[in-house]
Amino acid sequence: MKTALQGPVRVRFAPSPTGFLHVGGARTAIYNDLLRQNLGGSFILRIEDTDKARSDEAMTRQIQSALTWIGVEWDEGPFLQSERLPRHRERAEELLAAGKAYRCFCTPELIETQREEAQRKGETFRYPRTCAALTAGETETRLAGGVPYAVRFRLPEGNIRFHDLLRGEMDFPQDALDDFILLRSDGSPTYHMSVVVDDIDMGITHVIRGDDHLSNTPKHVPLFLALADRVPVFAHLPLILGPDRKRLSKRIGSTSVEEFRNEGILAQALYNFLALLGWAPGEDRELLSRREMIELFTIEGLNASAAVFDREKLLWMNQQYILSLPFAELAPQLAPFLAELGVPTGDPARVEAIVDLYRPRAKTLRELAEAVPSFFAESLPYDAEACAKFLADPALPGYLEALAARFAAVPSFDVPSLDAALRTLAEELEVKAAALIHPARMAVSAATGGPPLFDLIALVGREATARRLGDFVRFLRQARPA
RNA sequence: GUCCCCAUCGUCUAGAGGCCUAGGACAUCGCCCUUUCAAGGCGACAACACGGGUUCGAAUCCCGUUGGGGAUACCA
Repeated sequence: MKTALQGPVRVRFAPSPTGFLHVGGARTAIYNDLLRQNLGGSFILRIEDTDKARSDEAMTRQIQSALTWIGVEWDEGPFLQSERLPRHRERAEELLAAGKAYRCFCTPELIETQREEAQRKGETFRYPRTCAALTAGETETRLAGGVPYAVRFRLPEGNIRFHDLLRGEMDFPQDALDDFILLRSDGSPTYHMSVVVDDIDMGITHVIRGDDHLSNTPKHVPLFLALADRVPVFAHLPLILGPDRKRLSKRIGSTSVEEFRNEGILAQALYNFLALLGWAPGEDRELLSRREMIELFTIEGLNASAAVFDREKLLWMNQQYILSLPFAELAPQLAPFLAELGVPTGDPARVEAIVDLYRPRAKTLRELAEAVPSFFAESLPYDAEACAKFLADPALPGYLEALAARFAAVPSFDVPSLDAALRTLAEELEVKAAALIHPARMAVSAATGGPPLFDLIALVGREATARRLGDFVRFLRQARPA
């Protein structure tokens, strides 16, 4: 039953521009991308902007830039659904002419009353097909009288069956559906009409979309049949859930691609993470490039159950990418964060060295960037509370002055020399190296943790190290309670 | 309410009737490495929702229950 899919395919991603690109949508786009790249064919981007009130042109651009950023490529489009409305109407007229659709003169108010009535009785409301029974003459009279009408699809008899690549054979009882509306009374097509016409005209072979459309598919299937005599292959992806097992919502944190980007998540990491949320490439592999994922991707490998979005794992994966990406690939995505913090651009080699030092210590690009500015700062803010231990030691200022002198005397300001200088002094003073290392770290970086001290000092530089040790000694002498 | 979908560690998952004493990863907790913080290495904890079948044998197949999700618009 599960035959391997053959290419070329024509797939589409069809977001509505009512907000930023959601991670759920991004994942749908990713699976379409993976399938298209794996089998060959075309990825069509279609913006479903027919709800003019909620659609926004800026969002359309946003979505495109988010897709480009994350690494999803489309071959055709973006097509704006709003520009195709006349075509949708035209196809509806054809159905009308063929008797596969009919005019419905019932007012929305009447329908609403009937719906409420049905609800009160605990029944499922289905349009009672009042107008389906209208004679040609009755229809003409109303038309002549200018009575507004909607166009309804005449649902064919029989259960609706279709195959879903993830769920298998689907069978919906006919009475779960009713004669749904194709054209509203203002002549505008409904979503169902638009999607089906567009999918037909664009030659879509595989419809890969969110699970929330599974219940819409029984409407689309007979429409496809009425309009084109041909139905695409469907694959309905499970939804992404929040930690509360509810639909991923804003309360939990970031939900849009844009937000993750601003937090400092790498595009590669987000693509990788989202692709693995519901798909396993096999052999317990988790860190894969887009190339590798394309190679290994199969629709059969997709999971049918909903997945909870695990922020911690995303952060871990992001760190793995930060750790392993060549600097040349990291730099462009890191640059905006550095710029935001006012890091000078004059010495890229030094920035690279600093970044390399902090890679294993940052989960996001933002954290990574935040480590950089202090290397360029004139002076550092020392916190008395964090330095309580150092303040309590009356001998320390003297030691640090001695250390500064040793560092100043080092011929070459590099890690081995600095290391030797400090350890020699510690021996002479008969203290543990750690007794000098910790305060020196505080002096030079205003932090209790961080990269190995000598790497740190070498990058801070001879001049700034001397200055900071001096500053810190002064701070200790001033802040110490008398 | 009705229709539909889903169900393995806390989370993402491997698992296509015997390979399962249920594997990997994140998280958590130990230990190692270490000047600190990370990273890394090693280890521990931890799951087949429940009940019936089918079968010599079931995490895997069937039915039911429960739980979760989705759909029920002249929204998309």
